[in-house]
Amino acid sequence: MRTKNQRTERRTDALSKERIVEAAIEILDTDGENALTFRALAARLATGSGAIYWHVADKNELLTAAANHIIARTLGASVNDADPRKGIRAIALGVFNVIDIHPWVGTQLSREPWQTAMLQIFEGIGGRLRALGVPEQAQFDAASVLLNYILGVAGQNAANARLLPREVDRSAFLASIAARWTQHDPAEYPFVHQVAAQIPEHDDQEQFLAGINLILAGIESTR
Amino acid sequence: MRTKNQRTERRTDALSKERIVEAAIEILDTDGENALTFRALAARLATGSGAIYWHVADKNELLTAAANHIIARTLGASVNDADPRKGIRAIALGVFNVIDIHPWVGTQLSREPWQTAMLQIFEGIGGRLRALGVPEQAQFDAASVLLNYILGVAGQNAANARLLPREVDRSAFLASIAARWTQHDPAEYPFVHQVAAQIPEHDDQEQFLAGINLILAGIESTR
DNA sequence: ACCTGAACACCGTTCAAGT
DNA sequence: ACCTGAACACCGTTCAAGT
Repeated sequence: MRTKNQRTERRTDALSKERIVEAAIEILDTDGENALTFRALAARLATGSGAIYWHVADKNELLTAAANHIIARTLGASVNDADPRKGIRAIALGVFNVIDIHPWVGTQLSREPWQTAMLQIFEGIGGRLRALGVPEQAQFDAASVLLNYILGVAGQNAANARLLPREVDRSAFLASIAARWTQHDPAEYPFVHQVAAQIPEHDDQEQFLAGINLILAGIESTR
Repeated sequence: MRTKNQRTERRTDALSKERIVEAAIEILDTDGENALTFRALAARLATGSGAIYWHVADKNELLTAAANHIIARTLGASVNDADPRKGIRAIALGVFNVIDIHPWVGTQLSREPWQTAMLQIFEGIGGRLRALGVPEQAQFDAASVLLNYILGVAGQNAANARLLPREVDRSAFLASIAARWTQHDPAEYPFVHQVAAQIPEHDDQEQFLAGINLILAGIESTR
């Protein structure tokens, strides 16, 4: 068990990219995206800030590696379902839930295109579309919609997490969003007003899955 | 016609939020997201950096106002089509194209949830879903999928624009992406390898619209 | 009321110097 | 080969002082 003091003492074991990424993830999870600085990271690793650059090119590489680590772990744990529809839902839900726990992953996914994490999601979806019977020429488009929808939700949830102070509870947060929606002119925004009433009792995860199901229905309808 | 010298001369007309937002948009469009600093903005407006804070609370408000301005202008110009499907496609394509020209708008849309720009897109889509005959309880989910898909693509395109150096042409960029995809193990990423071949000749806008059509098909199939 | 610009409290990144 | 930490070149934001 690591004591509190050890952190400020001289480190005895060697630095490595893995240990740096691990420490970065801890900071991101505990104190949020803004708390990850090279100074804070160096302090936690009991080293100089310049030492980190021996193992990691820059902050971008660090964030990419951290996100890849989380996503790889998540997708590795997802059950290999025989039903491709269930498999796609499991992948999507896995990404959704992991971003609920690590919101900064959502930010990173929508900021850095074509990183390994994204390709893993893409591959997981694409392989199952073939099993679903989607013709080969249609698979690229179909996998793209699903991926981009997942990335869109990921980005929004990450942004919400940045906005939501930790002490405010969820229902108060939803109520404040609904209130902001209804501030707009009802004549100009009738749909927004109609839907604002549904915000407080709506379930993010359910709505996310409803979206996945709608897209899957669309993919299957044009088969 | 504004001469080059006038910019560094003492400004004679008063500052205003509109003029600041306008100048910010010019900087974002010309020199990219990273070039927008309060110092650069102050220099362009021939004032002190502190003066901007009299009209704008902080950088976030500035970026939100800039994105709102661009989106409002785009959606205002979109034709009010009688066919709700065409209307939704026109809104989606309008947002897609405006982000192609102003990539920073994509970044802003995926960073800042529930800003006016997003609600405008949401309202435009939602109103047409009703016209499409989507039952009221299903409209919230349906509008959400479409919006989140649009936001996902917006974020990715903005990220690509940040990555793409201006001198590199599009086909070379696509080839480099395809090359990065095929670097991964084909046994582990069969789908990615299969699809990589389609990247060079694929059309972003067509694929985006194909996604919109798939989602619309899904929405209509569950009616 | 509005503007000026120096000052403050940060950043990411580099690099001479150490072991 | 790897680490240290001061230094550099920036940021956003504040605020006393001006008009």
